[in-house]
Amino acid sequence: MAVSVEMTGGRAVGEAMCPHRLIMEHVTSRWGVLVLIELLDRPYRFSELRRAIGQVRQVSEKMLAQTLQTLERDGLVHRDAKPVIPPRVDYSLTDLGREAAEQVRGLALWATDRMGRVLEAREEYDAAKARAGTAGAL
Amino acid sequence: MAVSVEMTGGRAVGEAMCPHRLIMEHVTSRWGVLVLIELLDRPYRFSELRRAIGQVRQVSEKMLAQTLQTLERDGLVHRDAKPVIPPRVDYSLTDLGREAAEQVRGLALWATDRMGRVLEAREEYDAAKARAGTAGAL
DNA sequence: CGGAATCCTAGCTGATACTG
DNA sequence: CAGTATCAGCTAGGATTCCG
Repeated sequence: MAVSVEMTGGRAVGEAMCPHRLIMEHVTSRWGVLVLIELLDRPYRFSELRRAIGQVRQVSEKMLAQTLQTLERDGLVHRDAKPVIPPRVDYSLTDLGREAAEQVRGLALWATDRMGRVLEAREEYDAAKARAGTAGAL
Repeated sequence: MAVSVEMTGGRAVGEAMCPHRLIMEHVTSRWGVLVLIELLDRPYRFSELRRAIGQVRQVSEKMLAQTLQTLERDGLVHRDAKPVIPPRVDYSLTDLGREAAEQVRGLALWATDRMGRVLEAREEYDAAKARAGTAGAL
C-alpha cells in the first residue's frame, strides 16, 4: 500500500528543523485549517466534510484524504471506520485536536475580524507602489 | 519593476474564496510564521532577521523579502528604510501585525507544548499501519 | 461511499548573480 | 547591506481512474 503522503513534508520531513514546526505546517496547511475548524463544530463523514469545506473552496478527495491522514497520524483527528456497506467513516477531533482547532479558530476569527483593515492596508500599499512606480520609471 | 510576488497567492488570488483565507495563508505561511514570531520579540534588520530565522531553518533572501513584502502589504509589518550608505532597513510589527503574531505564537506554543504527545501519536499510528500492512499484504 | 494510485501542471522555493 | 532578476528543482495540489 505505501501511503507515503507527507503533506508539506516532502522537503520538511528530512530537514533538521524543530519537530514542532512540522506540527505547525500540518495544522496550518491549506486544508488542515479548514478541516480542523469544521470538525470543531461536530463530527463529519468524509464526503460530508468535503462538501462542508467545499462551501468555502473546493477540495479534491485526494487532498482531503491526505490532510485527514496527516492529522490522524498526529493524533489530532479520530477516524472511525464502520465496517458496513456502503462504507461509512466518521471523523472527529481528539482532545489534542480540539486544542489545536481552538488555536486555529482563534487565528481564523482574528483574520475575519481584521479583514477590513488588512484590505485597506493593501490598497494603500498598492497605491503607494503605483505612485512610486510611475514617478520614477517610465 | 513589477515585483509581482504573491506568496501562496498565485493560484489563490484569482480564486473565489473568502478574503480572510488569504490573510491566513500569508500569516501561516512557512516563513510568515517565523517572521511574525521573531518580530514579536523586537524589530529586526533584514539580514539580522534572516540570521535569526536561520537558527531554526535557513531562509533564502528572496523568500524573506517576499514574505516581508506580503506582510507589509497586509499592514502587518512596518518597513523603515533609512536612506543611508550602506542601506539599513528595519522591520517591525504594526499593531495589527502584533495581534496576528500573538495568535501565531499561541499556535506555536501549543505545538511546542504538545509536541511530545503528537510524536507519540505518530509512532502509534505508524506502528499500527505497519502491522496492518504486513498482516494483510505481502 | 471512502479511499488509493497515477499522471500532470502551476507555482512555491532556493541558489546564484547582479544592482544601488 | 538590502534587495531584485533569473533559472531550475521540487512539490503541493488537482483530475482521473480503479478498488473494497
